[in-house]
Order: sequence, then C-alpha cells, then structure tokens
Amino acid sequence: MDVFWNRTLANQTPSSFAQRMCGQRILSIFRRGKFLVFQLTKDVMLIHLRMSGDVRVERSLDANGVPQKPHKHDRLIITFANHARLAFHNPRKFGRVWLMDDPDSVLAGLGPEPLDPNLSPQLFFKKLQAHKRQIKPLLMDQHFLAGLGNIYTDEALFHARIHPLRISNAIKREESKALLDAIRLVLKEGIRRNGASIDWVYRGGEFQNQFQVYGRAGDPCPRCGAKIERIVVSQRGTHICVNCQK
DNA sequence: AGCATTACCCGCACGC
DNA sequence: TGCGTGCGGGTAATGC
Repeated sequence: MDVFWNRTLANQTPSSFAQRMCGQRILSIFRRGKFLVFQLTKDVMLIHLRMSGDVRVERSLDANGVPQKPHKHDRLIITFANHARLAFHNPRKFGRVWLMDDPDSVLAGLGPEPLDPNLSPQLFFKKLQAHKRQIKPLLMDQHFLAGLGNIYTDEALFHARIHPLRISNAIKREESKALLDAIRLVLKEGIRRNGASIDWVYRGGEFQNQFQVYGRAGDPCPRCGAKIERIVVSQRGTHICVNCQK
C-alpha cells in the first residue's frame, strides 16, 4: 500500500490503514450517495472523490514485471496478492478514504436515493414541504437527498422548469412530481453516458453533450431560445433560463 | 433551540 | 501573468 497524500485517509494513519487492510478481501462493492462502499472481510472501506478524480483498477506490474509508476495525482494505491491494484486518483486532494468496521457514522445522515422507488412523488413533495429553503441548495444537501451535485441539479431544475431560488415549501405538488421525474431522468442519462467530461480532472463520460443549461451561459435556451444566464447560488455556478424557469 | 444562510477554506490546473 | 473557475462539503459565524 502506498499513500501519497496523508490527508487522503480520513480516519486512519497510513500505518494503521495498512495494518488493518492487510489480509482482508473485497466481498462486494456498491454505492451510497456519492460514496463508493467496499465491503471487506472485516471492515468497510469508503471512498469519496469530492471534486475530482477516479478509481483505477490495473495490474501492479507491467509486461516486464516492473512495478507500474503511479500517475501524477494518485493519492493511494492498494496492491493485492494477485498483483492487481486499486489506485485512487484525486488531483484536487479533496477526496477521502475511510476504513472502519461500522460505516454508519459516515453514511447514516444521508438522505434517500433519488432512484429508489420507495421515494414516491407524495413522499418527495412532503419532504419539500418540510423545509423552507432555496430549492437548489436543498437538492444538493446530501442529508436531504443523496447523490445530486451541481450539474445534475441545474439540469433537473431546467427540465422541471423550476427556478433554483424558489423556496422548497412553496413548490406545488405537480411541480414536485415534475422535479422528481427530472432528477431521475438526468441521473439515468448521466449514468448511461458514464458521467460528464467538463474538466481536465475526468475524461471519458459523454453526458456533457446532453447538457441543456449547465456550462452554457450565453447560449440560446434549447426550449425557448432565450439567453441562458449564469448566477451564483450558495457559492456554486448556476445555469438557468429565466424565461423557462419560474 | 433549531433551522437556514453566508463566507471561507481546502489543492490543483485550466482557460481567457 | 493574473484572475476567475470548479462533477464537494465541512466549519464557523451570523441571521431568522
């Protein structure tokens, strides 16, 4: 195991991480919100990419049996007994890795999964009613709903024709239904296209080609032709059609 | 009290 | 060259 940036490990020192990880096997891998969850033999490993990066799985040795050089922004590399390795690549150094026996202390506060069928339109409407906050920061609040980020929130609000500064408990029942549908639409589309390549930190996705408003300030709205505007909402760039989104 | 908002911060590298 | 920007979220201060 190699740690290239100490703060990558959220709740372990490099030596305690290595010692504790040694001998464990990966039993399953899944996702909860924006966390990658690795169920190990004894513990659970969590990875959060934050603003940048990806996880690579590769062979630890090249064709000549020489250890492969780490990439420039690799922060953690875990090498397995079968000479496979997992590299946590995280250019901005915001990402974190946890190793713990009970991940609830990190995951317990997360809101529901937007794609969970148990999240009915009725329940979603009730949840919106329970808060009096600007809709965009509320949607991005991982305690309210788990998994939505800046891109998907802007796109979903555009699809649902809702202005990001609308107050959550003033959103009508029909609008909330449209919003939930829109959230699910953009998430599924993003997943189908392997995410978006809008930045140097992640290439490979194609969802950016489907953006209606995100990153398109000055372009005509694909729905009405009005000029797309960029505003700032809770310190995040926000893209809207003021003609379509009320 | 508890919720909501705002400002700031964190590494890095890109585009203009 | 310098400045603004960013697929995120924690913390602290402030406001309601």
